[in-house]
Amino acid sequence: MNVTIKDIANVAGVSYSTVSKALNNSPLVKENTKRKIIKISQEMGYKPNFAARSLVSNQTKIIGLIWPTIERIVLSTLVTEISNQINKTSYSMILSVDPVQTSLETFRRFQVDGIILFEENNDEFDASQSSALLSYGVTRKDDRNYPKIDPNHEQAMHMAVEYLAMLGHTQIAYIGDLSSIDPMQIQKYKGFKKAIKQHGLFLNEDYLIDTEGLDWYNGYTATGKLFKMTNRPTAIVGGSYDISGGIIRAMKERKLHIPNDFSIISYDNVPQMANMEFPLTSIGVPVGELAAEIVKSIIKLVESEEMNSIDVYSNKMMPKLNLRSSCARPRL
Amino acid sequence: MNVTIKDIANVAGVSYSTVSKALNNSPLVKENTKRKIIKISQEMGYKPNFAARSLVSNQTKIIGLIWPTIERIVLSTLVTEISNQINKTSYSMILSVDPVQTSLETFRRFQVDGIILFEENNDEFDASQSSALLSYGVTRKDDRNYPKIDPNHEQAMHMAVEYLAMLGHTQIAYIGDLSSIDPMQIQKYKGFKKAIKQHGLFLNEDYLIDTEGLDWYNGYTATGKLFKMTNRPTAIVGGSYDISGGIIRAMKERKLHIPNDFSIISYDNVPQMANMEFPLTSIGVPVGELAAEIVKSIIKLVESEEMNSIDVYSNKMMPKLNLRSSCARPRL
DNA sequence: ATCATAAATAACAACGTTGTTAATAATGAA
DNA sequence: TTCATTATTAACAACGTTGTTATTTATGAT
Repeated sequence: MNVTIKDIANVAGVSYSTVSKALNNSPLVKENTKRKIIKISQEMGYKPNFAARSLVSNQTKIIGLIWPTIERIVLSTLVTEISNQINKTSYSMILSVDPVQTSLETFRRFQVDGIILFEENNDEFDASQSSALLSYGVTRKDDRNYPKIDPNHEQAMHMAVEYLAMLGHTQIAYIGDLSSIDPMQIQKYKGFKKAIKQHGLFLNEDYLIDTEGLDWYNGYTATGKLFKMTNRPTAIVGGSYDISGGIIRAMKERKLHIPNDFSIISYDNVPQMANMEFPLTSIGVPVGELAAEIVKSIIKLVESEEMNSIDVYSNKMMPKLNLRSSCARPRL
Repeated sequence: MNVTIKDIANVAGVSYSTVSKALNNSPLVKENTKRKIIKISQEMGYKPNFAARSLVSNQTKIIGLIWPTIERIVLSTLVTEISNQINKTSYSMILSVDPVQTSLETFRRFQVDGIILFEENNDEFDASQSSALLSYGVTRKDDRNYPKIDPNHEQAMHMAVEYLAMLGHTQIAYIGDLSSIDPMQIQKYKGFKKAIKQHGLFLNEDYLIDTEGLDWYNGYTATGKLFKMTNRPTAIVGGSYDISGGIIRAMKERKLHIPNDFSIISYDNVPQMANMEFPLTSIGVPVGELAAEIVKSIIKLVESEEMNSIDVYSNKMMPKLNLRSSCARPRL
C-alpha cells in the first residue's frame, strides 16, 4: 500500500490537513513544522495520489497525443520533441497509437486536459465532446471547430523554388506523394505548382513525379521515372526526408554527382538531415520550433478553456531554408 | 461540467447508489429500473469519472509502455500490435518516449497498474519502487528482479543457419550491428557464431560484417564491404528488417540476383517483410505472437501481484521461419 | 493578569465513485 | 389480517486529496 498524507500526519503528530498544506508550501503553516513534515514525507517515500488529486481539482495535468500511424521518422522526432517540451511544464504527455476515434474515447475516459492530434489521413471522427483539442496536419474539410498548427507548406515551396530560381534553375522537378489523400501531401505539391508559376517558370506537368508512397524506396523508384525523360530537370525538390533519401540513393547508383548533375532540396527540417548519405539543403519548419509552438498552444488552450475563449485559429508556421551542399548553379 | 451518477439519479428519481448498481449491472436492482437508468444515462452522455473510480478501486486499469527510442519500424509494429491487443481487454495503454528513469517516474505518478519496458540500450535505472514490470529486450546485467520476454535469438540463428546449411551453403555471412552495446544485437551475432559452429561449419571472422548502426543505409554500406572480399559467401543473414532493406539495395545496384547470386535470410518477422523491394525469407518471432504473449503476461502479472507471486521468469519465445523466395541452393 | 488579535493547527466538507448496511416495499404463509 | 421473509431501494462510509471554516495557542497591548 502506498503512503498517504494521513500516514505522514500520524508519524509527524499533526493533522492530515496540515500535512497537505505543508507539502503544498502553504503560508498557513509554520516554517518549522513545514520542514519537519517535508522531511518525514521524503523519508517515507510519499507520492501524491494522482486519482485523488485530479478528483478534487477536476484536472488531470495530462496532455494526450494521438498519433495513428507511428512510422515516419519526422513524426518520431516531433513526438520526442513535444514530449521533452511538455516535461518541462507541469503537464505530462501520453500517447495513443489507435485510430483517431478510439483514441479520443480513451482520452475522454482519462479526462486528459488537452489533446494534440496528428491527422495524417482523412479519418472521420467526432471531436465535439472532447477537451481542448489542437490539430497538427491539415484536414480536408474546412468545418473543423478546433485550432490547428501547421508548417506553411506553400511558403516552404515558395522559398525552395525561389532559392533554386535564384541559382539559375528553370527546370525544377518535384518528387513527392501526389496520389495520397493526405492533405499535407496535397498542400505540398499544390504549393510547388503555385511557386513555379509565381516565379514565372514554365510548369512542366512531367516534372511532378508521383512516389505513390512516403518510404525511401518510393522516392528511389520515382527517381527512376525521372531518368527515363529526355528533357531532364536540373533541380529537384524532394517531398520528404524519407523520399529524399531514396532520391540520393538513385543518384549515387547512377554515379551522378550532387549538386553538379542535379541540385536537390529536401522537404522537412529535422536534425537527422545533416547525417544523411549526402547532407541535403532542406526547407521546412525546424521540429524544435514546431514542437515548442504546439506545446505552448495546447497549454494555453487548456488553461484558457475555462473562460471559453476557444478561438479556432490556424497557425501556419514559417519554414526555414537550411543551406548545406546539395545545390549549385545549373550546368549550361 | 461532466454528468455524474448523481445527475442521473436526479432525473431518474432514484438514489445515486441505485444508479451505480444499475450501471454495474448489479443483481440488486430490478430489471425494469435498471433499463430505465441505463437509457437515461446514455441519453445524458454519461462517462464514468476515471479518477473517482480508480480512487476507490485503487487501480487504474492502465498499462504503461516505455519506449525510449521511437524509430525502428519493427518496434513501431510491435507497439501498435500491443496497443491493439490491450484494447481488447479492460485495460488501456499509454506510451512514454522519455528515458527509462523519467518514464518510470511519470508512470509512478500515474499509478499505472503495470509497465512494459522496451530496453534498447543499457540505461541504468531503479525499478524497485515500480508496479508490475515486464521487460522486452535483454539486459546486460543478470541481477534484474523483474520478468522478461524475448525472442529466442539463439534459436532463431540456429534455424536460419540450419536452413541455409540444409540448402548446401557452407559460407554464410552475418550482416548486422556488431558494435552496439544493445544486448539484443549482441545476442544475435553471438547466436550466429554459435549456430555456425553447431552445424560444423567454419567460422570465418570476415563474414561477420559490422553495419555500425541499424538503419537501412548502414546495411547498404556494410554490404559494400562484402563485395571487396575475394572469397565471398554464398548466403547472408541480415540482422534486421531495415538492415536487410539496405542489403537488397546493394545487391540490386550491382545487378546481382537474389537468390541465384546470394541467398538471403532476414531477421525479424513483421508483415511488412512481404512488401519489401524483394520478398525475403525471414526468421523471427511473429510480432502478433510476441505482442499477445507480452500482453497476456503483463496482465497476469498485474492481477496476480496482490498475492505476491511475482516470479522472475525469462520467456524466450520460439521464432518461425518464413519461406519466401530469397534462398536457393548455392551455385557450384 | 486580562483580553483582543494574530498565528498556527485541527476539523470538516467536497470531488464521483463503489461496497456495505439500513430502511422500506412487496410477497406469502399462518 | 398479521407477521416474517424477501426484493428493492436508500443512506452512508470510504478512497486520498484540497480548500474552507472552526478551534486552539501564542503574542502583545492595556
